[in-house]
Amino acid sequence: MVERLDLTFAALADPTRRAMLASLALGERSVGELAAPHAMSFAGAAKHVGVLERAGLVERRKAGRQQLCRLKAERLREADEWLRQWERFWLSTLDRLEAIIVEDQEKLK
Amino acid sequence: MVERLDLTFAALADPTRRAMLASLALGERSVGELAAPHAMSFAGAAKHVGVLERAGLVERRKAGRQQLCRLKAERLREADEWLRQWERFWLSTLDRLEAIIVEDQEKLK
DNA sequence: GCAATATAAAACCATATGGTTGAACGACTC
DNA sequence: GAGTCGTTCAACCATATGGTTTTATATTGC
Repeated sequence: MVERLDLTFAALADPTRRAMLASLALGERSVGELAAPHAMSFAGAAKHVGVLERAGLVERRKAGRQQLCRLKAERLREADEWLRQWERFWLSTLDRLEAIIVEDQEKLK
Repeated sequence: MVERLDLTFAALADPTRRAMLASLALGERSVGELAAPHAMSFAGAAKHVGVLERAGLVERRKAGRQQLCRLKAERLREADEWLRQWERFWLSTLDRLEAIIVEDQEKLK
């Protein structure tokens, strides 16, 4: 699971790959469709698809001469679960912030 | 914000750094305290602290000859918000799984 | 069978990353 | 003032990453 988180977070640390995931959120996409919007060679974009696949975020199936990809959310859920460990920290920070704002408003009265 | 997510996810893609964050969840830690548990040189571990700081996940303050670090959760919250976009995907996957399980149980009756 | 399409695969390049060691520096202790 | 502690910084190394171009391989349509 540790290595899985490594791969997941590393895969998410690139805007091209996050955009590909956003596209896959709308439905299945071929490798070509995933690559098209990005200002780089097809081979370069296809490498990003490979990274997403090795991280377990995407599944491929052959469809004629195309390769259709679809989102696999399980690893995203794992990453989200890990991140939510810290929820209480940002909540408490917001609470403190709110306290300060309320205090300031009191002073204005 | 795009580059911020890059930095955040990249910082999280390493088990040493995630362990350091877990340690910081318990309270302030000096760089030395953060480094100690890890089987690497002090300088190597200090580099990881630097990565966390540049990603905005950690704040430092000087305290005598020590450098005390504390968790800054805001960027973690941003990353979590981004991940939650996909919540419906893993929820629907779990729903389907549950449907299958219920179906199997029906068959056993 | 031939040409075009969709993709994979290989070789290559520049830069980033994760690690090391060793030197330097400011802050305490004596 | 000397030594030690906590830390930074610089130089270095190996490997990974993000990109390129070129070549190869199925698959489809004519």
